[in-house]
Amino acid sequence: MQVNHIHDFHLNHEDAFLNLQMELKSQIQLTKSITADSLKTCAGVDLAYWEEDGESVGVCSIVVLDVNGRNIIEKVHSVGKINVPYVPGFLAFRELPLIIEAAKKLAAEPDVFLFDGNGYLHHNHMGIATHASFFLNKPTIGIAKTYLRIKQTDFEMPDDRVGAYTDIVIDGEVYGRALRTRQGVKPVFLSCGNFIDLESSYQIAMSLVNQESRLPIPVRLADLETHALRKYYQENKKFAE
DNA sequence: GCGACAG
DNA sequence: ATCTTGTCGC
Repeated sequence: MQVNHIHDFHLNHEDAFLNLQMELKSQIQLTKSITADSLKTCAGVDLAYWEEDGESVGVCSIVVLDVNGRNIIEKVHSVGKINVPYVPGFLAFRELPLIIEAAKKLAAEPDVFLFDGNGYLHHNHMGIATHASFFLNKPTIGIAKTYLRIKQTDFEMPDDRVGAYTDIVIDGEVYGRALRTRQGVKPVFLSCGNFIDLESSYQIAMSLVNQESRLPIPVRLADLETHALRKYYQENKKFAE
């Protein structure tokens, strides 16, 4: 059932999706337009899923945080049916519709968006963080919890010290970093989304980690929020379409 | 047939 | 991502 669905997806959309990725890839700008110092507000983006009446439903949460005060400035979310299956390398096509819908509701204009997933660390340098930047028109950063192996290149485990990292170099190019955000905890995989450079992404990500998670606070809060929202919608059994 | 596989 | 109990540690 699910397998056939994914097969149909491949037949009908993968070529078109690849073409779009290559088109956008040529517009990536890893320039230093923002640094940890100039950062005022940042947003975390994440999604959660569940089944309702035999269909996949998802909820996207965007949490905007005041970096200095560590306070939540704004929270928005979107809910809707999910039609695109998850296919490694094409996560953005599955999650972007709800992300864009939620972003439209934002009153604040975050200086940077942090994503649960890769950015430049991707087969075509077009992970969800990078892809989303073209719709948000803001700097983005990718933070993945597990490693996406590209061209059979494994990552080198960083030292077990907070802030320690190893660059992920593929064919002589730095795609991202295996980053130890907390001691004694598995590393996360950091990469530029767009409109930002890796060093700034690193500084910003590290400045947003506390004792509660290996993930930067904005992403962690968005993650918690999606779970709370899912619980709410499942209990009330209906969401606005 | 087997392994890979962001979320 | 999601399905799930207990369990180790700050």
